[in-house]
Amino acid sequence: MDKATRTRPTGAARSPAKAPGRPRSDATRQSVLRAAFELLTEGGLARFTIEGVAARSGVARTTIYRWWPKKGALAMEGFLEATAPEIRFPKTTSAVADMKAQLRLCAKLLRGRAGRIICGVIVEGQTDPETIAAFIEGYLQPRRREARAILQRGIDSGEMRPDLDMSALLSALYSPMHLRLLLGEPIDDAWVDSLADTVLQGCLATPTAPAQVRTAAPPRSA
Amino acid sequence: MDKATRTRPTGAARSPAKAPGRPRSDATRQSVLRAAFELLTEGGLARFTIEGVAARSGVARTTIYRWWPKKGALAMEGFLEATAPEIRFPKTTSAVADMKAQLRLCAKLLRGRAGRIICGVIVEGQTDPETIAAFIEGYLQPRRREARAILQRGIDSGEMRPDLDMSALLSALYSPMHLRLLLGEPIDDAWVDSLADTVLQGCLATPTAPAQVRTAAPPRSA
Amino acid sequence: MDKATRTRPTGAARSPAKAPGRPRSDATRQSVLRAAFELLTEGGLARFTIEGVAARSGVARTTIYRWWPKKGALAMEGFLEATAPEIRFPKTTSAVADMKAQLRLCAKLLRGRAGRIICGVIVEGQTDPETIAAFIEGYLQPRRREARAILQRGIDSGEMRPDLDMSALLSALYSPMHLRLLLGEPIDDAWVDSLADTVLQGCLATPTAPAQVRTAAPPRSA
Amino acid sequence: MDKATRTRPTGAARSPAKAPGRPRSDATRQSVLRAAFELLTEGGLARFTIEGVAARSGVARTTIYRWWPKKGALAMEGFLEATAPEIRFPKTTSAVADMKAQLRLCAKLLRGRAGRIICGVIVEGQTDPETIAAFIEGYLQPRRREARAILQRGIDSGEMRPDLDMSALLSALYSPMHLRLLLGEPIDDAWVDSLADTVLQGCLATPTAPAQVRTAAPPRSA
DNA sequence: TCTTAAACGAGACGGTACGTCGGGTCTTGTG
DNA sequence: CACAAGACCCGACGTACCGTCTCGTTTAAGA
Repeated sequence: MDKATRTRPTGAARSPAKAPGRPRSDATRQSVLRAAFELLTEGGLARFTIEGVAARSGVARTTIYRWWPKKGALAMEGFLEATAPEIRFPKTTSAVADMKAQLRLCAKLLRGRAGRIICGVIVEGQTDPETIAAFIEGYLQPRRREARAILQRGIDSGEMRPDLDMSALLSALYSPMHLRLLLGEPIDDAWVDSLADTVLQGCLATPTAPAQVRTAAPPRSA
Repeated sequence: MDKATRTRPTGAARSPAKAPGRPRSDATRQSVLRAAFELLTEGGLARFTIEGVAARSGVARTTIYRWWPKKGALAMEGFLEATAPEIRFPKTTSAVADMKAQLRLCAKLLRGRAGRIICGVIVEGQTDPETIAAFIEGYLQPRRREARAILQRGIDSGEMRPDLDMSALLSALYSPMHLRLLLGEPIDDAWVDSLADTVLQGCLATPTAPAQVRTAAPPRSA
Repeated sequence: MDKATRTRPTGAARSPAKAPGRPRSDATRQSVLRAAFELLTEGGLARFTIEGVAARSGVARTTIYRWWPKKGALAMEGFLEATAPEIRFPKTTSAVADMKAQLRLCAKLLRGRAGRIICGVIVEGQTDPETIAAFIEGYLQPRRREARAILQRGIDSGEMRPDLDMSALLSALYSPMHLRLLLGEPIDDAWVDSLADTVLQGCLATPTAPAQVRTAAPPRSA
Repeated sequence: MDKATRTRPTGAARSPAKAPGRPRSDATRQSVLRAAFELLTEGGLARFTIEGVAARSGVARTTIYRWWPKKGALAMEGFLEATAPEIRFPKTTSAVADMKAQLRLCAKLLRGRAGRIICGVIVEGQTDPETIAAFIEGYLQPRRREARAILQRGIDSGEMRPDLDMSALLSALYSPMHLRLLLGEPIDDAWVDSLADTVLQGCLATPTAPAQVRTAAPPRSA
């Protein structure tokens, strides 16, 4: 497809040199993405309309269609553009603690403006598989990779069981807050913590009483 | 408004006697619900349109608007009408086994036509809180109540820890499959089982090695 | 076709009684036609746009499309609505005089606002045969019928040759002014007169010198 | 603008020598004209689009705009390029016969591909006076000049009246077929002949019964 | 049996957004 | 310079649904 030619954001266009014709305006691209992000944030989904984005961004409707033939793609790209670098968290010696920290960060993200956008992306994705793919690829996977690394560190240090089913575990930890988001239920840190405790309590190398999980110290010795 | 007067399905119309004028036609109601269900099932969301429902059911658009002012309400009611009595499962002596059985049943439901509708309901719910409420109330809660009962039996029998955070646990068990549904990922029984094992392994009264969880016999003796 | 059902203007709807549903609003119809006529008159063709008509008339675009799926039909109907009763002329004893009188009236019409609309209709008709048909049927034919009657009177009174090729004659008399209209050339009465003289001079029962045609008295006696 | 500088086709570029920069490509010009002619011929007006011409000719849209700022100009030039030398007809001793011959030739032209283009030109001309001017200048005038010459020969030879109103006569002879063209009505030779007979019967020096016009021999002697 | 009041079918209507087409202008090249 | 390529803005197109609004016609239950 010529999609690779046109959608520049992905990857490094290894053909650095010429593309014939007038080059794509980056100012245009950004103002569209910003407008999309804002509309999604403010009016959430109902107000998120190509027409609206065009109006607010001052970009012609046709231009928007040229680059984002699907609304979902636009939402997703606007989302990534605006929130990509937000998730960073400190690493401690305890995998459980790290895990919880990341979960809390993610929860915070969902509580904020990004939450509305994720809902929008998922909704759009119901009609368009590519949007879902972009969502999984661009948002879920990175988070999962990071989480996987944390758990691996836990295993390596002996804090966590070595026979963890990571995939299942990650689902159990991350899905609930996304579903709550979609259902409009609050996602506060206390709830996240208790979920983490409940799920992680069976994953420690040294089984403990649930109360102890909460303080989850790196296991013995050290 | 006198919605209570008009929306009959909810609750027992305690005024059993008179309503002046022509009574509501049940045939009409049912053919609308059936049409809605079918459209949602076939075309999923994109095809689910008041106009379409009217056309297929042969009911006037106005009539539909009279009884279901929100599309989500229509979807939800059509869903319940068609799938309400589907979830039944045998009870064994093992809470873990029962839990897994119910999860598998639920997964089967989501794999089927009902899955598409649930997506539809959630999507509509993004715009309309009442739809979400009806979804939680009419679909999620019953399932949760049942699951709670199972877990309680497990606690009573000594199979499960008495200090379970049931709410968190249920989220961990049920959310992942709903999210997978929304993301278009497959929900097979094996995946459901491994999720259940992972989550439940920390909930047993007698901590076990993960492998053992799978066979999870009732702890006998005690 | 159900066109007969929908397009009311033609003939007397002999089914006087019921049509189900909300009846068509005549106010709407008229304000659309008026707007169309005005736009065509003012901006002539370039400004004549469904969008423009909708804006000026205050009628929804969809409503316009419902009743006039072709722009030409709208133009034509607006034209007839506004100018139908305009062509009336006195009858004298001389067929030649009557003919010239009608030609002058027609020329006056073309010089006025109606002229622009006729151009519009013909232009639209290039894309849509129905528009052309409506134009011929609704505008040209009536004029031709009237002219035929005049000529017939001339023949009956002995003023004109009995072997006239009426069809050809009418073309020769009427086409030039329409073509001039389309070419933006002026259509003044003197020009019309000289055309009539030139064409009619060969049609008299008593051939005359061209100068005499102008005064063309009924040949009396015989 | 320096249109005079740019539009070369008209007149002899009296600066015979060099113009700075790359010279205009004649191949380009011709392939544009050809494409325009073809499109106009095939799809007639609806398909005749700058974009389409660019696509078919393989010439960049900008280049087309540079040389033919109006669509009508393009149509007209393409038309002349393709059909200019087509109208030639033999001269006989009878002006009436010559006239009819030329009319038939013209009718044939209109029946063919050129007819569609003339319609296109006239349509475009409704928006742009220059196109109309070019049409009159480039197509109508030459034909009229030729016809005028024929009639003059007729007068000189005594076949036709000396007091003819040539301008009116030409209108009466030529307009009808052009109008028929625009109205989509057929223009067959028989029709053309009967029109000519009707119009010309009053123009002969020796008035005749209509039947005689048809054989219209040069009057004198015999 | 005859009101009477609501349910119901039909469809016009004003809207909003859609996705597309074409028209022009501009901004980059390259020849 | 001419030309190719193509991004961009713009206006209009015709369509799909939406939700509201008039109508006329059932259809029971209460007078």
